Amino acid sequence: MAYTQHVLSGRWKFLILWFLKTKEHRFGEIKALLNDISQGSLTKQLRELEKDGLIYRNVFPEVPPRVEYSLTPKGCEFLPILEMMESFGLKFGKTID
Amino acid sequence: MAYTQHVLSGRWKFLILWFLKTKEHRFGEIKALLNDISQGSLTKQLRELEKDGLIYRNVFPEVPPRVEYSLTPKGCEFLPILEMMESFGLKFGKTID
DNA sequence: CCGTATCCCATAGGATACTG
DNA sequence: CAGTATCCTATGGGATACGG
Repeated sequence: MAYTQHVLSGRWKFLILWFLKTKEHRFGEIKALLNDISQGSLTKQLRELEKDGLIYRNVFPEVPPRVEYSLTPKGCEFLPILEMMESFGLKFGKTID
Repeated sequence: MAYTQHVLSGRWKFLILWFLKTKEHRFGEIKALLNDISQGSLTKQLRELEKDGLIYRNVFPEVPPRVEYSLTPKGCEFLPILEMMESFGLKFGKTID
């Protein structure tokens, strides 16, 4: 569990995984979704998720560059947890933001 | 989900809830379990969990004082999530500590 | 477009000392 | 025993500027 906690440490990891739930997304799309994340932070969080094996990073050799992120099988196995957290939030949440 | 994340923010919350899973525990017991948490930090984490309605704080009017912490129904509803995190950790974890 | 490199600051949380 | 009250530091992450 300490491991799971580690893997999710970081302000944006949950939301990123949640966003990749249905389909892959480009860097810019993720950035747009999390509209007050800085570019540097986003890169860092994505690299950590990649390093921990939860997401793939797919670089297309184009100009301008395109990079797509998607869930690995391991990342997919994490989705049920996120779903439970989501419904817990819906049931008890007093809307933080 | 942002709410769920908020509720769990803090280095020790997971472990505290996990420890209270089966039965209530005294302040000192929790402190002993998390053997490198400072007293101040523990108090803070417990107060937050209490404020967020996940645990009860039961003060016994004795000398020396005895305080027991236990899960609320809401806290219990959180257990399945912890269990999934635990098994995810067991499956993929590369033992952090 | 998707980064990397710096700098800079707020905050979580540890250490320590003291009380009812 | 189970707290408070201070102080202090490490680190996460934002802002900004630049690069392939």
